[in-house]
Amino acid sequence: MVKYQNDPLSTTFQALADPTRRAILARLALGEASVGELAEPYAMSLPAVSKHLKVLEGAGLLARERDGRVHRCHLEPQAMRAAADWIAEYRRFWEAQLDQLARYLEHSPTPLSRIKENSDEPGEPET
Amino acid sequence: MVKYQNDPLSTTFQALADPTRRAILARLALGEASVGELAEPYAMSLPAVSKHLKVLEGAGLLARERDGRVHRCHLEPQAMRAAADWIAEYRRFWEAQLDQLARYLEHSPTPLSRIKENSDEPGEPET
DNA sequence: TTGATATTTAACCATTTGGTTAAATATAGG
DNA sequence: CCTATATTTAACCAAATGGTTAAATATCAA
Repeated sequence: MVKYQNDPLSTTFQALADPTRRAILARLALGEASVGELAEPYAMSLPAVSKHLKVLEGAGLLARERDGRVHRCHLEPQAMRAAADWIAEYRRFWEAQLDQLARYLEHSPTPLSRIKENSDEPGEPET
Repeated sequence: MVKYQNDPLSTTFQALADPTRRAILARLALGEASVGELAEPYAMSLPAVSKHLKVLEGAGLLARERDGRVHRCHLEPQAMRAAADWIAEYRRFWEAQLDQLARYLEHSPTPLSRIKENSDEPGEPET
């Protein structure tokens, strides 16, 4: 009865909304790796990592080639591009906004306090 | 006992992983709007939209100024930039990959069939 | 004060998510 | 064939998600 999301872009963003999965992608940007190798850095169980991989695969961000009993995983670039493209549509808008912010900060007599309390968690990049 | 995600980047991607919320952001890129105006295009109830707005606000993608009883919502660019920055780290990698794909397609005698069946849902942009 | 309008809060529900452990499957190598 | 290794599947669980309806809150305006 409830409506759930399964469109490709939602699936991609959903896949990116987990730090473990983002870390796995970061690892794979360095080169392909087996499931065991990908799981090694994490405290969680192998089935948990296996699930993460399936989510990434379902989002089209990762693909694998089976080589005997080892699955070699590698990045699949196209889905990431779709996400990047979506965000890029807003680029001009938010760059203009950030320019305004920068100008405000430069000319304002009381620079930081008002901005700080008005902007919820700026949020800096991560792994 | 279980580990849940609350880091800013995960929160942002999570917020983007819903078509209604992306449509709301798209609407706000055209200019600020009240909650009622934002809710109008959707079949869902007002509380449902209100929840979506709170998610976007919690992700730092949206802010509002209360003007009497009407809340005027507008985009907040910084969180989106953090997400864009994260994806951009992979840009060089997947652009190289896509170049390879393009070259493959150009030189291959059987161009589309193998690619099609190997890449889960390419996924084109959306609202 | 009374009533309409704008929006949120509360309580509820079903599905999804991210994890677990235990068991199954497949392959590699004596 | 037997056993170790690589990985997935199954069954389960608690919390989060996306929706609902009904009630609360706040403001405007007569």
